[in-house]
Amino acid sequence: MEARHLRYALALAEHGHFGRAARALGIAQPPLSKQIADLERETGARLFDRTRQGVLPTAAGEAFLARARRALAEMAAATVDAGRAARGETGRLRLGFVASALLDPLPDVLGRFGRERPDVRLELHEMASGRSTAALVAGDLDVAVTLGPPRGAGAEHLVSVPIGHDHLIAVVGSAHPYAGQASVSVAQLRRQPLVVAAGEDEPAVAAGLRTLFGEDSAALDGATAARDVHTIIGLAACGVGVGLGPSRMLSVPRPGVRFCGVTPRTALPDLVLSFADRDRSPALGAFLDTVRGNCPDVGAALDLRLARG
Amino acid sequence: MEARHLRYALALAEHGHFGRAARALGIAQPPLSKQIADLERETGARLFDRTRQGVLPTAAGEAFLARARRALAEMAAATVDAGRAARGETGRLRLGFVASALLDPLPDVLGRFGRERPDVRLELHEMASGRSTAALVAGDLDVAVTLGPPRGAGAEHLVSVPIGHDHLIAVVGSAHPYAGQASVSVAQLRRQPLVVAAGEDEPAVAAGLRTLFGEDSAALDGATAARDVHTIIGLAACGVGVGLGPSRMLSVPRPGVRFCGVTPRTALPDLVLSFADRDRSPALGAFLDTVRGNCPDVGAALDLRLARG
DNA sequence: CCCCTTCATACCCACAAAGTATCGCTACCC
DNA sequence: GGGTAGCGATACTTTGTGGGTATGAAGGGG
Repeated sequence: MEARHLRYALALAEHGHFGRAARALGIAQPPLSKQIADLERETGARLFDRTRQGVLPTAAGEAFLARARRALAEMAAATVDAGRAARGETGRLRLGFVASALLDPLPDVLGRFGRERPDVRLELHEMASGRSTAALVAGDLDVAVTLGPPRGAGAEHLVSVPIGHDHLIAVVGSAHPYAGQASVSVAQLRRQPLVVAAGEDEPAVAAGLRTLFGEDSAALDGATAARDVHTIIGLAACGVGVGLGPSRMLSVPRPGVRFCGVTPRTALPDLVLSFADRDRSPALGAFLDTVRGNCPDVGAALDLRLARG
Repeated sequence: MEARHLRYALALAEHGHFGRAARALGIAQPPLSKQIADLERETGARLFDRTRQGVLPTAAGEAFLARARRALAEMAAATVDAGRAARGETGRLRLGFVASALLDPLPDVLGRFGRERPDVRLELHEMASGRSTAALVAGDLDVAVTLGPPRGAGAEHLVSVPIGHDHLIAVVGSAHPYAGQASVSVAQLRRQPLVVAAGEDEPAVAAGLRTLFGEDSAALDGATAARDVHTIIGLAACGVGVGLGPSRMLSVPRPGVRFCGVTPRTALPDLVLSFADRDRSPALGAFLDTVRGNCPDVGAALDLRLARG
């Protein structure tokens, strides 16, 4: 049985007349008669009663037509759905990101994307940079925001573009002696208990800290390790110590803490957006479009990377 | 787009390989490639990624395949449903009947039919014989049980067969003087208030009563008119009068009343089953089969009538 | 009673689906 | 690194069938 048979049967039922149904279908009457006859032979049931007053579906015909309508509706929807999926209007986007990205670029981008593509299901997974990279390579994520460019096995097949610069700043409780200082020096930091990001989770940040303190990491050995920036800020607010973290902490207005610069100024790894260029899903394409629209400079860098690859 | 395209796309997705999918479909590989290419051109979206590791559906392909599966399932169900409807296993049967038929032949037949054809929706309409006949002719009923053969416009196109004989009996309250008599005479009836079926609703019964009482219908003029047998029995039980009705009243064991014969014995019109022979629905055919199985003599008469027509 | 309407049948043609042969590409493997 | 095997795409041929035209059969209406 072919879709043609369904279309013909529906037209015949609608017009109640072989001749008129055939004209509506753009074919002659005899082919329509033959197709309907073939259909009735295949189903093994008479589907239409040919009376003088017109052609009426039998009970079997009514049952058949109800299914036929649904079948054709599904077929039409198949094309529509495929188109929407291909344009990235539906589908899902699995995004892995480091917690600090949630402070600055992600709220804008995700808000915009949610408005532009309301039917794309966003799956957000906060995770350390290394896990994001591995998940991208394994195909468990579509796109990731990491600290520093992706490293490790398979990372060479990923496309990545920086989406934010960063440097180290300090955060202290309002009552802390350093509160109110524009910046604190390394010497000052050495005299205080520190709160920093856990080294094994974010080696790139750990590297920045080592750059700041030099090879003498005694100050870092005694530091309290926190899993993410929110914890660092929270611990600093409690007076546990001087928190050290990325400058994008500044975008979290939080009572009870003060931020100060750190001298010398110490660059941290860029926030980097990356994805697997092979089997790029339409939803990912739409997401990249949104990123382009949100920050034109990132878009330009992206185009450059894609053109090179 | 034809069903073939859906079948091919599903086979390709299942096997992940043009050659193997084509073999499973019983065609060569190039035609499959062409049909898939045609489908992708028609939907305007790439549906499959051809990689070395195999052929995998894209996001658009997944969306398409989900719809395709449902469409093909509907098409398969269309054939199945049509067959079931044609065999009278599904559908509906609209039955009109006089109330007295509910006493004797209908409970058996309907019970059996409900067990044999659980998926046929029974629509039962208690109505007077004349209305049943008109509804049959108008196509608003599939089958009817009436008192006497159908009369009136269009009745000649109906097929009918008697399914039960009947004669007049009397019903009185347990305390009534006649209670306990095996039968009552016309003379006895003339001395009592009577309860009879309303004449205009069932003219055939009224004719039987006139036969019993002769042309002197004075006794009937004063009688209480009831719409159905249940009302006659109920009124007799209350002592309103002597009820006169069909002998099938005997099959309703009811406390508080006694039944007696009437002399002379007066035949009532037969219970008659009738239906329109033209556009006989499969459900009606199944119903007639049930009737045949339930009462072989009625079945034989039915076959005779249908063979003649 | 003839004619008109309507669907079915007979026959033909043309197109497209399927078959055959071959090419291009990639990955793999000696 | 070149030969080779596997896979999908392309080119061309064949064939089945969907559709067109002509006509027949049957029933109803003027």
